[in-house]
Amino acid sequence: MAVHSHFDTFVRSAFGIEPGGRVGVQLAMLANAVSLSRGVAAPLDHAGDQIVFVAQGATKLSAHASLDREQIVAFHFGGDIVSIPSDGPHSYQLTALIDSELLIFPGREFLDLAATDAIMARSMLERLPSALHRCRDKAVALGQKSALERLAGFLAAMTERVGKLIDGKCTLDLPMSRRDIGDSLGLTIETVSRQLGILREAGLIETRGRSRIVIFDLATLTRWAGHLDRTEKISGDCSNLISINAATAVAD
Amino acid sequence: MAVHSHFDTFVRSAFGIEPGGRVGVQLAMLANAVSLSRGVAAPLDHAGDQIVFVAQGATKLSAHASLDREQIVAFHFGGDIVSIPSDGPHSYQLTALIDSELLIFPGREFLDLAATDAIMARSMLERLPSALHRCRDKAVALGQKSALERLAGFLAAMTERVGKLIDGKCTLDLPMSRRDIGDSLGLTIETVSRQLGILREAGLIETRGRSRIVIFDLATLTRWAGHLDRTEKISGDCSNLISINAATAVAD
DNA sequence: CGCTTAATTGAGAGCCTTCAATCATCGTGG
DNA sequence: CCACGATGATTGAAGGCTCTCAATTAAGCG
Repeated sequence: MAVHSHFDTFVRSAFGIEPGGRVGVQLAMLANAVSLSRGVAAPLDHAGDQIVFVAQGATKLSAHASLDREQIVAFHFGGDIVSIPSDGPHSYQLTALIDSELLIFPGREFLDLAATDAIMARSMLERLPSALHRCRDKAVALGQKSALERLAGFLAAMTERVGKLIDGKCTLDLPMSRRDIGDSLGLTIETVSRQLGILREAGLIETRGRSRIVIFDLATLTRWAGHLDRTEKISGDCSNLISINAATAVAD
Repeated sequence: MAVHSHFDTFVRSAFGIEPGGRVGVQLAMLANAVSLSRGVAAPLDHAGDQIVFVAQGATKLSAHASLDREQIVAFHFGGDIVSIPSDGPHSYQLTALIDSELLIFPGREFLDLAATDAIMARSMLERLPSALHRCRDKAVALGQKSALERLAGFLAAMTERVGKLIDGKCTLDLPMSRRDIGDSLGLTIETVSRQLGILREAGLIETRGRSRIVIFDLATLTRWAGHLDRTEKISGDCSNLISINAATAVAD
């Protein structure tokens, strides 16, 4: 059964817990396994917070300030855990960027259970601050940075998440559209396109088709992101990033 | 001793734990009690994440994108717990807005300990998602909203946090300067001042001196914040907000 | 009461958005 | 396999919102 296979990998990979144990069994009772096709929003119970495990695929968590204003708050990939607010001032939804497999949990029950198990609790207490800190870095970008800095930062971050070496070149196959990128950075698609053009003409990147981007100069890209100067730390290539990817299964 | 008095109120009020128990004793060993005067930044160990309990006072958590670009990521008041990132792309610091009392913990050890105690774990698993969701709402504001909407939203949020009834009027005594407000909303002080003027001329608020703001029409203010339409839920006065304040000791 | 600092107000500039048109990409059907 | 159509992306011109720079006013403290 597909439910159990994803569920088992979930409890094992995310928490290092055996599915057959007390916590594993109780978690299984809470889980709602869902397959989402590209572009489809997850069926969420907006009465309370939800916790979602992205077993496979890629998703975006977006908030709607009004019907025509969407802010993407985070992207997620396989192995990530997402905490979704019940609708407060904004309405949130989780949408699949590519076909994805999800496990949806009611937030309160999930956390009640997590608190009773030291391993699971520690894991969540690791992931949630990470998600928070990412969100803060995003807030800094949205509040203080120029369009070019935001896009450079976005590409640098994506390189760490989904960067691959193809033909010896650091390559991104982005699952999200220009609109998604714009909605994530608080920019219009036109501005995203223009800034990409600037990076392209500067020789930092190359775009191939709609979704592929080749990173030529990650060090400069990171410097252009407007971060505090720690450029000596950046390696400059992405040959070692694949190994990092596996380790950073961070919530949000 | 001041250390113990704050510490005791901390473990009791924040977690409902007895200071004398196992967890209480271990927490006490990790705690670093600090008194901060207005304007002073907390002494943080930037080698790792930190968890800070704001026992008393008011603080701002700010990130520096560059030397002259500061983004305030959150404000905190007595009873709040703050999670502070070790410096990644941005350098974070926690600064007292008024004289404040803090308990500073090393993040890893604090969370290690929290995971072993169900009550403490549950408390943190309640607070961290709340902080995350607040940060997301902030990201929506920074990414999608106009200056006027941001300021209206800020005032509405502050009303829930520090709103008091004075002479029968809903009143805010803001501990932060216009610069702080601007740094929090991604705006300049001039823009903050201008938008305040608009709200004033619209009859929604009144400013008295530098720090006092009287809220005349919270319902309209909330509507102007550009949130999705749920105005029927907003009470319109702030007579019941003081009781809410006590209940929402949320991290960040 | 005077001084220092913060806040307000005004004018001009810049960055991003909006509106519009063209081009490219990719899935589909012949 | 190629042509075609639809959608997404790019490029250009004009406008708007916020920022910058500058001057004035107000507030709070000694």
